[in-house]
Amino acid sequence: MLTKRNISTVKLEKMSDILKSIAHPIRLEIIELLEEYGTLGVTEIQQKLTIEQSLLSHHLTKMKDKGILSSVREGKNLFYSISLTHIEGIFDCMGKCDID
Amino acid sequence: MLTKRNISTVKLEKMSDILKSIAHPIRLEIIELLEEYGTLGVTEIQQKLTIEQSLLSHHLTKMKDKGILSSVREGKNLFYSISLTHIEGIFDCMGKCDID
DNA sequence: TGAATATATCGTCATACGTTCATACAATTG
DNA sequence: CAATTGTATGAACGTATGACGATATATTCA
Repeated sequence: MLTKRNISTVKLEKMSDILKSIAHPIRLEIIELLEEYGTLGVTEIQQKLTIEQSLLSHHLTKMKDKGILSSVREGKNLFYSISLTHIEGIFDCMGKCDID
Repeated sequence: MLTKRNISTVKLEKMSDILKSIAHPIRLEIIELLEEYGTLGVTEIQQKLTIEQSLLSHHLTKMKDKGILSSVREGKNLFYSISLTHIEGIFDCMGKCDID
């Protein structure tokens, strides 16, 4: 009996929406990369993850749609970065749980 | 360029597995309740959430299978509690992001 | 304008998930 | 042991998700 949070239904839905959007190894890795580098081009991410171009694009687009990432075009290139600030905190949160 | 985490593939998979298991409004609410009360019987949870018995049971079972919850029987009743310690930290984590 | 590069989108398939209903199992009580 | 209460399980259904390949769009450069 620690805390009384009383989180609203709407907020619980938004939370689960965000969690769903990042609950995937590739997406977590993208977030990890963007935390480290701040901003990365699609091609750079692709090289670091060695996954198919269209698959990466899907993951990026979905996270962008959910407001987790944002992108800026510079010429031919699109640069992605984290727009939902502090979402990287998920790594600390998970780290505190005794995973594995 | 804040942190270099270098989280292993295995760990990313485990993390996403856990996130998937909680990324649902009902499940988040169950976790919230169990954080507040420590332990609750199935019937008590059901009354608080006003959802169908079998639906609740499914959610509880799945989170138990993933090691997020655990249960103890006392007579006819089953009491659930959080077994993945610090998972409630997810609420603080989400709270820090500017959701809504 | 045509070719090259960078990225998104579409169609399809397989698989997973959430919900409901019906039923089964467990423990207790009469 | 029959009835009752508490909880889980399994089948069935609709829907969402992830992966892949092919194609489309955007930008630049020759």
